[in-house]
Amino acid sequence: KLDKIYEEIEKPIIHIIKKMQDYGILIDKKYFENLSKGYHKELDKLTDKIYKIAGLEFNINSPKQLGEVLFDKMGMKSSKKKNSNGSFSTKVSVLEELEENNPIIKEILAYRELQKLLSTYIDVIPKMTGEDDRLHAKFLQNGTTTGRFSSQDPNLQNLPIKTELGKRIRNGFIAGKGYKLLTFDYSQIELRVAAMLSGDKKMTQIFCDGKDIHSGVASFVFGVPLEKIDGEMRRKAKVINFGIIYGMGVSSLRKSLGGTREEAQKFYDNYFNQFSGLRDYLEGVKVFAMKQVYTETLFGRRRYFPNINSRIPFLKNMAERTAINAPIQGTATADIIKLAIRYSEEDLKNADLLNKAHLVLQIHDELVYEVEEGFLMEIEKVIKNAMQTVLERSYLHYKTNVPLIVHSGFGDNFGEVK
DNA sequence: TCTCGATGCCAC
DNA sequence: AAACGTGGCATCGAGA
Ligand SMILES: Nc1nc2c(ncn2[C@H]2C[C@H](O)[C@@H](COP(=O)(O)OP(=O)(O)OP(=O)(O)O)O2)c(=O)[nH]1
Ligand SMILES: [Mn+2]
Ligand SMILES: [Mn+2]
Repeated sequence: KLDKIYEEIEKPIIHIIKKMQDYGILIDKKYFENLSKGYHKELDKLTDKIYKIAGLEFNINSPKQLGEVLFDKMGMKSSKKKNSNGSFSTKVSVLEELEENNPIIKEILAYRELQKLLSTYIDVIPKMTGEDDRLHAKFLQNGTTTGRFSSQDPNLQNLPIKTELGKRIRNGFIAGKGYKLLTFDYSQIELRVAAMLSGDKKMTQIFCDGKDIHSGVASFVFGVPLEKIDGEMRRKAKVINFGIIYGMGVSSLRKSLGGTREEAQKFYDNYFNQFSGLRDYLEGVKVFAMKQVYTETLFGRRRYFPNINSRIPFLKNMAERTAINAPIQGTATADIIKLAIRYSEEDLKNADLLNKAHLVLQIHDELVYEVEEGFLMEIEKVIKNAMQTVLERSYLHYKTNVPLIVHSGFGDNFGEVK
């Protein structure tokens, strides 16, 4: 089995990944320079404001100093301290509770966002391009315990998208003249895999009907009709869906839901009552893991859990959560996407399109190509088809009622793909 | 200049 | 507070 995974899934894409890195992705350096100027100016203004309100200058980047200023000098009270070193937590979720308390909080949150964007992306990425203005980041085929890729130097799998200020960074990733960026992302991929592996009747039916669980949960949680679900609401629903499946506690769920503890408990119970097949499957995976000390993906990719029978509750519980996550995450964003990379390449080659489509990014369940404009539609069709048919084409000839759906988009830059 | 753990936050 | 999972990376502060 492991031999098959190597021969059929990993080995055939080694050269494709190498090609992707060598080809790189085109960067609009001028755009980044301008963005940097504007954001730095705003950051300086925020710095002054914060010093003024605090009545003293300090290093805002130091959580230790910030905590002392807010909670000692300014006398704000936070619910919790950190246990070990006794200093205050200053993370966003804590600060947000104090937002109405003092105007400094709003400025600190804005400062944090800009500082993050500038120091991690805007002031780093243009410096790392080659003479061709292309960025040749690394994609590690065995970068994770579940079989996912990782990316580094820089990491191109975590480019901002949630906030407007962050999303603008994606506009600096562009297609060359006469080319477009063409993107493909699997719809609700790990939910679909969860439905397949568990055989849950209701969840399978939802996907057969072409429905969207992320949006459905968002609609329920925010009490608005499906048509009025925006990206932010859907993203929050994602956290809830995957959180529940992978062992989130009720306290944490309550934070995501925004209601009372009782409501959260009810939501949780109701969720697994609706998807009882999923619940039973997850319990079964735990039992399997305790006996075998490993779990495996649809294709037999294994991960071992030495702590699964530990008497230390924290370690055992953590092992259980990782044990139920690995088969689903591994099937979706390792087995499936890697086969998709392989078959897409094969089909492009057979259609004589390989010199007109270049893989430039892999983002877990998403592939981004730079393609010659004139062949856009043709290429889109080939790749989407390859991605959606990987399971039946694979050596497993896997048949399932759960369809794999891919959403595609294209544009002149990564921020404006539609 | 480097390492390290802690803190914090970006994405999927 | 915490105990959805998988990652990478900037910064601080202590220590070489
Ligand atoms: N455990 C966990 N997994 C996540 C989370 N966010 C994303 N993932 C995993 C599961 C997703 O299916 C997979 C791909 O992420 P996407 O952003 O593409 O979401 P998804 O495919 O579910 O929905 P989509 O229809 O593409 O918007 O990555 C998360 O917050 N927790
Ligand atoms: Mn997706
Ligand atoms: Mn995705």
